[in-house]
Amino acid sequence: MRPTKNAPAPSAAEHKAAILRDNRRVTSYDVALVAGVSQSAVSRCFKPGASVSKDTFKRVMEAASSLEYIPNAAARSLITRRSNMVAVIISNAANLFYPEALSELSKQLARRGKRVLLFTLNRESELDGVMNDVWQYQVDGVIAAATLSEAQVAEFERRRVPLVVFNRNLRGQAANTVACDQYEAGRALASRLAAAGHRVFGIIDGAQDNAVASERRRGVCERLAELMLPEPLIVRGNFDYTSGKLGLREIIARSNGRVPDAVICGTDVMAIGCLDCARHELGLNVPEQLSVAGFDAVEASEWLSYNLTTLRHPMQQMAAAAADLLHNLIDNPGGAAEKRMFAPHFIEGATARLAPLASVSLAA
Amino acid sequence: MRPTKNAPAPSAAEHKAAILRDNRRVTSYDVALVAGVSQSAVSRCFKPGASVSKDTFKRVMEAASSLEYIPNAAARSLITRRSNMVAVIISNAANLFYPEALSELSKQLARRGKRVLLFTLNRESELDGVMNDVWQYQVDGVIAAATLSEAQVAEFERRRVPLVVFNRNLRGQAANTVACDQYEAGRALASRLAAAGHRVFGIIDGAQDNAVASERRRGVCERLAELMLPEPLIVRGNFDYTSGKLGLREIIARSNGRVPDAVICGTDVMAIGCLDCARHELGLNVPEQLSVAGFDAVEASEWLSYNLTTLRHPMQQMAAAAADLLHNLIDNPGGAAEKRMFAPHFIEGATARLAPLASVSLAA
DNA sequence: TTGTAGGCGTTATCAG
DNA sequence: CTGATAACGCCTACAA
Repeated sequence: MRPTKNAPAPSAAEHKAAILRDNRRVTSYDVALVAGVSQSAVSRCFKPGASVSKDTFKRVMEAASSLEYIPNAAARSLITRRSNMVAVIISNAANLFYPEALSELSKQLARRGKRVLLFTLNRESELDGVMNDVWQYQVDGVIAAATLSEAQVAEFERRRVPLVVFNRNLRGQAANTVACDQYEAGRALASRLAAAGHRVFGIIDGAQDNAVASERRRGVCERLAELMLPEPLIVRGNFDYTSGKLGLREIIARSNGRVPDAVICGTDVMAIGCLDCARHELGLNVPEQLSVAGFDAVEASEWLSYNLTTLRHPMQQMAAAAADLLHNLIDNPGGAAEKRMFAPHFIEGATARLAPLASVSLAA
Repeated sequence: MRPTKNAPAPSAAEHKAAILRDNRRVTSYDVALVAGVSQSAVSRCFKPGASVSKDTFKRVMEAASSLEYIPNAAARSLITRRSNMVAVIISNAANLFYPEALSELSKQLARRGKRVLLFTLNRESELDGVMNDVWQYQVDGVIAAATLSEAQVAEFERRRVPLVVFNRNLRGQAANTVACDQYEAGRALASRLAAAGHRVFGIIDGAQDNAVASERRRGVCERLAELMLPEPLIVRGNFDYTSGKLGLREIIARSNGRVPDAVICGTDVMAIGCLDCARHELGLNVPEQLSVAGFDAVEASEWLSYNLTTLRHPMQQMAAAAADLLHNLIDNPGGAAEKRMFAPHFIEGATARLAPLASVSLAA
């Protein structure tokens, strides 16, 4: 089906009819035929900054638009080794809690000419299976909001696929990273609450295998230990509202009915559940009788009904940083791993008592 | 770089080293060379249901795994005309409000062997530009959560790219559709509230060009008109919490300080903003002094602090239906357009008075 | 069952 | 600036 040298250039319309009849796709050869130039000339016209004469360019573009020709990215990527696709690996849970992460990543990457190929995980343990899929698609790079093993990171290196680990700090691993220091966030929150005189703490932890929540818990616990405060009672949650509600009930039940001074929840959504349970089910005054705090500063945490004490996780900045970092890695592979860490920002809110009790300050 | 016929089969290890040195990718030729078979034999081993002998299969798989060979999807798609990618076009706003849509679409499509290539819109008017990108990637189909013009739908047909319009009912257009009847939802809500004796309505509408919100508004308004109730006061919102708060203030201000009987908000998030404003800023009792209702039944609408009167939008079922419909269209193109419409489900909640006032019922 | 050979649609190289 | 020609990595008749 290559254009015959000696045949006259057909009109765009009749050539298009022929293509339709043969059930073919419109290719650069078709455009070349109609425009009366070589196929390579067509190719050059679609490459920014290539050297083509004004006249050729015009004829090619006319032919292309009348045939509705669009270059085939699969064919292009075969030879350029650039697919202009970036894989984003994220758990469904994370996407539900931080939809702005994916939105922002997509927006930032699109700005850099890359599209997001989405790989969602039901559990992080599915990561291995998903990685095998990722390789097939010849993505230019990967942003993974998941906890990778050393072996997994090593495979990225072997395959020379640029990787940015997002929202996870892989301890001791030399992987490019954009994250927020969750451990410090935990410590900061514990410090503030302890300074206000809270002594008996409960923690509603995240799901079992989640690294973000466990870093936060670790930060809280280590800081409390440093301050010689009693060990907090930890119950497991699974990030959702209901587990926040149930978590508070469990903490109280396991404390023989005593309400702790403060409950720290692994995420805002659980904190909101905890708060609603305290106020609406148990009739507790927050923060007078119980302080409740979370992490993330999701939108709902600012709503008037909650006004939650929490730590902001600068998701949008992080997404922008990840897109930027990955983009650099793609253009400029190799080099030492870069870690861009963001500091969490404390939001006072109104669900935790942050000043020492009057009786305590009188002692000064 | 094709394997030389007469050369002895190299060991996997040394061949791999050679590949690494040349900075090439591992191809099926490499596997063939190590396994001592032809390239086509390798190809067949990776095609389910092809005819290969047990022995060949084993040798190929061994060679493949020791070389860490993975087929190149771009090359495959070039010849099979299947990329196993599906484009999902969704506005950032929609993704932020209904993250479960994208999560569920991704999950359902993955189950069918397709991956989501994500195209996010900042405004629906960007659709045209994005479509041009979509064509390049040779996706097998498109799920578009956007309002398409007739010309745009026509282009899908011309290019023979299967299209499912998601969460939009394109009136009078023969496009495959999965949606929830927003107009009916509006009517249903208006009916319930009117039956309970509400007479003075305010509406906080969605953003200007949004079809979902305007269908809802149309449903409400037409039903109120049928019931001979006064025309509602409509103010514009932009879907977020703040615009719900401001919307209520604007309604009251434009009513010379009078609070309406009920405010219907285009989405739950705005309804929550409206509710918080009513309770916490204006000190109104809801639903005694004011009824507030929304649409969607997002997660937060169920939280104890809100317990919103709303209409459930079965997002997950819709996503599953869209994935299913698109998958069928890909395997089986052509045919009449199919519309799968879902009925909204009324959620009573506690923010709207749904029974007639006692004094009114006495009149009977 | 296996190998040969041609093609998918593009970009890159290199003479003219 | 332009046009041949050779890749890119794989699939698929077709012949053996």
